[in-house]
Amino acid sequence: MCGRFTRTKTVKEVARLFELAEPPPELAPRYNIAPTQQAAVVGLKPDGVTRGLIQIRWGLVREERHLKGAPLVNARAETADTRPTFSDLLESRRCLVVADGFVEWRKDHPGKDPHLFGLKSNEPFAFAGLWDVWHPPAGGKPILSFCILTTDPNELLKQLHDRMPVILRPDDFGRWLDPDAGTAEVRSLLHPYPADEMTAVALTTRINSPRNDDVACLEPLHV
DNA sequence: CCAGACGTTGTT
DNA sequence: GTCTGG
DNA sequence: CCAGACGTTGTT
DNA sequence: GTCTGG
Repeated sequence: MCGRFTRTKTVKEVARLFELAEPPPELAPRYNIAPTQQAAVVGLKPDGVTRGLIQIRWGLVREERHLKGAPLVNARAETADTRPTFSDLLESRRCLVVADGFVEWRKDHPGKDPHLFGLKSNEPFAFAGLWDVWHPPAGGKPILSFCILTTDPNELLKQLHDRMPVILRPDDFGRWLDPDAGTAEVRSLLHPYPADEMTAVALTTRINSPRNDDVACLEPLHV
């Protein structure tokens, strides 16, 4: 799955990659984004054309109970269009999750092999995400939140896990956000990213703690 | 008909 | 909103 | 995803 | 073991 990710690009790079008309004033690099924390996503503004970047909660909240128990950080791409929690969002609230890497923990590792890996692509990308606004019934601030779609692992990820996040190339950003895109077109984007365009690096356990959020989290493990 | 649930991981 | 269970 | 806290009774 | 916080 995808339970931790990074976003280290500068505002300038992000603005260019996502074609933002009005980039945020600043975007401090994040080396260790954990569930329930705020993270940057790009979506269409109400005009349905202009792209905007906002920082919202990772872990979808559509009801009170979503605040309890395991946060909804992922949604299965294969079934999202029939699950009540996700189906309407897949139609109308798709977003791009700004990221440049993610982490996988290999549970079942033989011997003393490293079991913690940082994954990157050679090319820029974004995760396919779904977002929503939830208004607490008791009143108070609305909560904006998102989750990341997952799909089958490619040959590389297969060694680490049985799921991987849906990774979109810049060429597909527009299609994913297009409010007029049909179900078939949207679904056609939800496939494993090719393994030969990705690299895995063994990491130390520094990134395990959500309290650590510095460049040392991405320091390769010296074998 | 109404009531109640509606998720993903991974682990066992 | 929609599906499942009773 | 992982980290970290968690409780009462009775003793100090 | 289980729940909360990040």
